[in-house]
Amino acid sequence: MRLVEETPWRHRIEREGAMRVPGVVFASRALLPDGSGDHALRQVANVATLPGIVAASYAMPDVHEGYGFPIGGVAATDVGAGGVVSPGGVGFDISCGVRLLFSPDLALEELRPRLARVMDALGRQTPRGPGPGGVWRPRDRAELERVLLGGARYAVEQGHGVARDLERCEDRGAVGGAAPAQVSPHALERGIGQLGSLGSGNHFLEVQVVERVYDEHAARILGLAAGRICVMIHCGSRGLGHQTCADHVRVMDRAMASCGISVPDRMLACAPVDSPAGRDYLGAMSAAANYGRANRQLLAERVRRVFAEECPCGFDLVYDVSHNLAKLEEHDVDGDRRLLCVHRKGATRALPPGHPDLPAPLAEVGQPVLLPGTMGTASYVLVGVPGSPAFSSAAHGAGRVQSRHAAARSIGGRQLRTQLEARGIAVRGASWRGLAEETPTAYKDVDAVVEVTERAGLARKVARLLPVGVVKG
DNA sequence: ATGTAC
Repeated sequence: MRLVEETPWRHRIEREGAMRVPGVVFASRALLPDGSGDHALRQVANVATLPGIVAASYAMPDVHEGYGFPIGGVAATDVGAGGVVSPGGVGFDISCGVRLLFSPDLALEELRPRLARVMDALGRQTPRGPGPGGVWRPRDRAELERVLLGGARYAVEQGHGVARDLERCEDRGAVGGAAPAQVSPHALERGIGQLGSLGSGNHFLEVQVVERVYDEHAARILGLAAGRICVMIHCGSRGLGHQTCADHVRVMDRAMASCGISVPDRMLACAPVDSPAGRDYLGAMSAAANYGRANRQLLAERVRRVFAEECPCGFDLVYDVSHNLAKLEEHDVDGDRRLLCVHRKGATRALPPGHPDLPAPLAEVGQPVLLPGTMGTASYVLVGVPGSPAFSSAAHGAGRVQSRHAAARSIGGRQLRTQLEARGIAVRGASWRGLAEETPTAYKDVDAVVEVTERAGLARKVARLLPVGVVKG
């Protein structure tokens, strides 16, 4: 594999073998995965072999190894030219994403004296960890299917939120084309008892303070101001999304040969978008995505209730965005308008200012990009920029550099909590082991990731947020 | 990511 440094923020993997397009990695040398133990760059090259892929197989600055596709990968296929959709290009946690709430009323100094009580209440009232439990259980199978069709919109219709929330949700709260019938009974069983829960792994709910604003005008439009409190929620579609991915990977793995498709890695199982298996997956994926959207809406409502009880103040939704999804979008390809299936796995959509899919208030500044760091480091709010490469996409987080196993070997959960609390960050975990696996040292430097994101022209900074308290999944 | 396993 030949890697060429095009600029200090962009590397190219030369086309070779079965690759249909080159690989393009938006990373500085320091942020490139180190080939030993991390096969992310090999995965970028593997993705470049997919039928119908256009332009390049892209990787964001936070790229690291994933299942088949790298996490931090973006790949678009031409639907009209036999382009494929691959569940591995979305990931197991379908529509995993980030939601940011902002309180215009609450400054850090007002929260500080009540922080321990607020964190205790958030800890008690946020279902998390593996297994069942959620803030709201659908009455029956039929109501779960309404969640799969309506996403955050259905949650709001049921009284869990306000209409304005939906203006600040990607897709206004629900992805179109959801086909609950393509979600297996097994996936539905797993999902019915987990709606409104964080899950585990890198999922969290964090109380943050706006430490710095880079663009006052954009911050004002997004509804952010320095010194005030935010709550960031990172979670996905739990067992329902996971089961949906597994079900459709299996179907596609079996169907590939009969479609005449061969891929260098079984985990890249795929089918043409315009085929029964492709359509079935996209319908199931959209349904699971709406479960994820409803999940974040319900958790946000729980946050509002906890604050109303413990530290009265209101929270407005800044934005809710997925970073694990495939979308059918129109883009210019070699001067032609084409319908593409854009896979973003651990990558955030980052629409530029003026894009027709943005609600009016946001059209002026571009789509918010929510980029969480780690428990002990900053998170960022960015916005999309004109002329962005990679089909208007940006990084989604800091990006792992250490395996969960290695992270847990490096520090104990109790010790990590003590360290964070000494720095004024309240911690409410789910398990000591899970906490240790998420130690900030297991991740890339989020400030460097954001710097490269901006230099590479993927998005630009609006605000930097610092952690005050974290509820870990 | 995940009732960390078909």
